Amino acid sequence: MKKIIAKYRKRDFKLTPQRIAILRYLDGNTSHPTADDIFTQIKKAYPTVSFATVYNTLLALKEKGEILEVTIDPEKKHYDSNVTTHHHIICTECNKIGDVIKDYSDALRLPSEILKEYKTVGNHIDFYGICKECQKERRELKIKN
Amino acid sequence: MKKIIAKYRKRDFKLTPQRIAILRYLDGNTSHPTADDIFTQIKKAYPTVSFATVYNTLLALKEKGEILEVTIDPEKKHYDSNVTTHHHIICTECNKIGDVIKDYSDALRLPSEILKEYKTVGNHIDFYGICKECQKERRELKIKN
DNA sequence: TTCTAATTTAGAATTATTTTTATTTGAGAA
DNA sequence: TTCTCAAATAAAAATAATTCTAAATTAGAA
Ligand SMILES: [Mn+2]
Ligand SMILES: [Mn+2]
Ligand SMILES: [Zn+2]
Ligand SMILES: [Zn+2]
Repeated sequence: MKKIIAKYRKRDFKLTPQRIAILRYLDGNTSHPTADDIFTQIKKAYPTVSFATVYNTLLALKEKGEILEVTIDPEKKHYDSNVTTHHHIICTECNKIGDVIKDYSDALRLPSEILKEYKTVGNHIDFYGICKECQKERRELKIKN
Repeated sequence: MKKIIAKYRKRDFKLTPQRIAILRYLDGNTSHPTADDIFTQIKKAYPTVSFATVYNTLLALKEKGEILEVTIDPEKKHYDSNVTTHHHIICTECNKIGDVIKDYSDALRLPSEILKEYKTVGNHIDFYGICKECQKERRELKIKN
């Protein structure tokens, strides 16, 4: 934690208590929280915190490349403090997002028609699945019916 | 076009003039329009059409598996009448979405930890790139500066 | 300690999408 | 062809995520 704070103290990014709380919450967090999740959490320690602060901080961190915005849930943005290359799997029942830590880059060669039209800058795979918990719920439902 | 109409006439999906216009607009359309794009277009022929009709129709078609919702632009949903397996490339400058018609399924094996946790149901690759037009704009900008 | 630009807050505004409600209509039955 | 009514439409309100605004506060440089 000390590390995080030291890290940002430079880089023209004022370390306010609200920001430190957000950084602490995100550090090592693999739950892919939404802005609302973060807001709800930070509010416990800083009851007057506003959504604007959460969004401003997320934007600043995104611009610094410290977090990623995950576009996999059509309803809202999720944030990820793991900025190393990885992919995601979303449960089609509960929308939980899991990490898929595997490098597929060799496999993801684009067809030549696309290479002619686009300068490529990256890729990301969305996997879809049903998580353990939701599989269990489904089984229980079946039994009841 | 006649085909489309014949196709839906059955399947408890009332063919209204608005719906026919939407179907016509979507048929073979590879531009990945948003609900607003569709609304704007349909409005030309049916000036009183409402957003509710567009969204209702898109929802009905999605439920029938006739169109796909594309989650690649974090700002809004896009719709795709091509329901065969394919992937997308989005221009990071203008957000235009292009099709990547190639089967990567053999390459997209999930790590065993994930297979233990999820019953997988599908996948989709988002490629990111800069399209020809935006590359050109960038070059022109550089010259001016 | 002082100063100031950056940040915070509360609330309003905006944007995308969904829902509600009253009215109209497509298409099957008579 | 006419009747019937569940389904669909239009207009407007509601909701949810995100952004903006303006005034107050504050981190950190000097
Ligand atoms: Mn992740
Ligand atoms: Mn497509
Ligand atoms: Zn689940
Ligand atoms: Zn472009």
